[in-house]
Amino acid sequence: MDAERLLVETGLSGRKTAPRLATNRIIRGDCIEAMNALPAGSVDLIFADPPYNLQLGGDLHRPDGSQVDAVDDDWDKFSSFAAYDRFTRAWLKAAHRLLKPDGAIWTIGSYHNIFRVGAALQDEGYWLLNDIVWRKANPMPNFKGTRFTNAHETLIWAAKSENSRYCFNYHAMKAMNEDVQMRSDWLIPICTGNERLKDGGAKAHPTQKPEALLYRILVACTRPGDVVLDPFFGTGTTGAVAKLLGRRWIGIEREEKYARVAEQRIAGLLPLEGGAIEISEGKRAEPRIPFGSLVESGFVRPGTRLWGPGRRVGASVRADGSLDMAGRTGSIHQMGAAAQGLPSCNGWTFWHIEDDDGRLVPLDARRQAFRLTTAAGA
Amino acid sequence: MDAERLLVETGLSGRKTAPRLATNRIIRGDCIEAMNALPAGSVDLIFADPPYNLQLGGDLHRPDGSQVDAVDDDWDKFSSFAAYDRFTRAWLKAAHRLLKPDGAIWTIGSYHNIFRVGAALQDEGYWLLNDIVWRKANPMPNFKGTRFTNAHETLIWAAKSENSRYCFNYHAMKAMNEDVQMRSDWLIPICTGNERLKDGGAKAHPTQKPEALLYRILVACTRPGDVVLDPFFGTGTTGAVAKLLGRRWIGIEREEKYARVAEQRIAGLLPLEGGAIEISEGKRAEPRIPFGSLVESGFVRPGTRLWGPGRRVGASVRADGSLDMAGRTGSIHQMGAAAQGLPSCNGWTFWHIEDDDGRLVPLDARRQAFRLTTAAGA
DNA sequence: CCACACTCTGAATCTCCAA
DNA sequence: GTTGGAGATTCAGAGTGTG
Repeated sequence: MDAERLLVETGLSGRKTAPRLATNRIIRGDCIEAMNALPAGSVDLIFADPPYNLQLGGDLHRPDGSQVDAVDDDWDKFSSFAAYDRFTRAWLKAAHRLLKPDGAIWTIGSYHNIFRVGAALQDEGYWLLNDIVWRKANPMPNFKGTRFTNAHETLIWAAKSENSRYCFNYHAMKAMNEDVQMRSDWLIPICTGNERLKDGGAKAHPTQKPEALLYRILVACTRPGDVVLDPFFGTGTTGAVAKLLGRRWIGIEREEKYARVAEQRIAGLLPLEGGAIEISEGKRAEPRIPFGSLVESGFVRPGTRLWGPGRRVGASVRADGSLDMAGRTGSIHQMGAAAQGLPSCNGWTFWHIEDDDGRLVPLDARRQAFRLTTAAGA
Repeated sequence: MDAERLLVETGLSGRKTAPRLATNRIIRGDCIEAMNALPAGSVDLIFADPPYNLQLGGDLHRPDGSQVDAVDDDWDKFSSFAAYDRFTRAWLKAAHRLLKPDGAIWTIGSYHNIFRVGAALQDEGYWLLNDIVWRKANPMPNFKGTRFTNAHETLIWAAKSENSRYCFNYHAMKAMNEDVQMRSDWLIPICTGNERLKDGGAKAHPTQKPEALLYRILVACTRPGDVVLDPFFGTGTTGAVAKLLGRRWIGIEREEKYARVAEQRIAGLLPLEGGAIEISEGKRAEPRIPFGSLVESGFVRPGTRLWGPGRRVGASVRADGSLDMAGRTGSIHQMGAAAQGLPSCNGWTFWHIEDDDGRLVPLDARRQAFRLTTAAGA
């Protein structure tokens, strides 16, 4: 096994730093303490489903880990929101430290908490990429008829920083959506039926998320072998889908009963086999090939005539791979742009070449043929 | 007409105080100063479309080389999140003072600003009721393939306080949505075509909102005669729809060029007549493409006369998409059934509408046209 | 007059690598 | 850090023109 292969299989490919990290496990305990105990810059993607602060009670924790008591009439709104903000900023800061430079985070929430989470993300230095609307195909109605049916939840996708070269599998998303760009509104049913985990007859967790939601997120924003962390693991939907898709995962969960259910759930799963997790790649994933390589390899001979659409413009290939268009010279891209009066141009698709039957074929076809022959040799 | 009915139609129902207030006018100037000069507790509903603080980078070109006309106006530039927050909290505070005790506010924004606006609303004492997703039927694509198509904007609906008995015309919303509860995700086309105001050939305002959006909001959350204030009036969509629906309005606008366009626009409008703006008291029917969508989008105007086969029965379209047939009201299906003495009826095929030449065309043809423009409606 | 082709545009945080 | 060149990238709707 060569070094390149080893790097890929250990998930170190394409990442600047990758400290040793035990993955595919659940860490019991407070998520802020647990994250601070993990090595900085070690995680590719974080998915977080934090408490929604529905009535400012329940499972809300202060930054020091102590539990906030249930709704208390003595608390005014400001101090309650302030407590939620402190908690939010603390876990977002710990998450930020954990991410690799090109890492990213997804969070989910409702109108009760998502505005505070979104503002905190911006304040902590994350760079927002999209807000995504999960449109519930089967939401719970508003029984009293006092408001609109609350039929969606909001997700926020953010990179670690403005300069992060985050992972986005654009072509995979497009393929999943009938070959049109995936939009920011996703129609997905809520988690019901067999997918809904039971614990002694009752539902195991009150807010279990559908696997379809995590599936789309992980296909869109991770590569095989990436490390995915979920600091509010619950019953482990993130881990289940990560395992299915051949991603490594770490879950943090404070409640033993949830952790136990999650462990059983994930242990019983089998990952998709081999090629099943492959996704559509675009041209960006292909190795770059200078036009000059085709010339020096004889795929395109110097002096060959190239034509724009409808033969309205023509140019001649020179020995160094540049073009001569009526006396002006430059790259295939520069001359394509000049021919159209545009600021830029993809010369591979603009220029055409005559095949043996005199038909015009895009230059890009020659590049593809060149790739196939060189790949076979390598 | 009984007292209750009179109160509803004059907009005095359920309102504690109603100071004298000059309405149906545009105030030129800074919205915070202008709001502070108006009497406290005098406004029923505020609709606010504040600057989004987009933070755009360089030029953006479409794949065909054309340049996107960016929102680069000075009014959208802020030096920092902190500066934007100060601005936001200042106008929200002034708006809060203006509202009647049972008043409410709607704001709109994108992921660039909406989280800060939402958090500020909570901090200023407003009580969030819903977040609403405006799903754009025809959004601008992501030309570089770097993110999900940004296909929606977010609105927040909030009452002045937790104790406000805010106005929500539940049955009108249900009637507008084929007698199922209106959800929190709304599919509405962006503002284009004849509706898009021009000023010397160019678009008059870079971010003009569709009337269908304001139509739904005002039908849902106001009564005839209510005072609606828009502190970022722009080209006056709020005022135009308010006038159409028989609501009083106040617009505040800093830029003279926008105010002038808005003034002309609203002056040229006629309000809907009498019964057309009455909203449904509620009843029953069945789902699919909501007839109300055709009404709010302008495919069928309120007040339009519908005819049964051979013109043996007639009915008038009301503002919420229900019909008035000789005093009896209900959905297109209910009224079709009633007209024939049958238990049920497909209103789409029973009712006909006059085309420009006076010929009767089935309502279903309009639905088909609507489907084509909104891409399936679902 | 109809069918079809072509053009224009919209609140957008819109590339990546080597030198 | 910056700069410059290679080269990848779009959907729906409305308006206009042509045969």
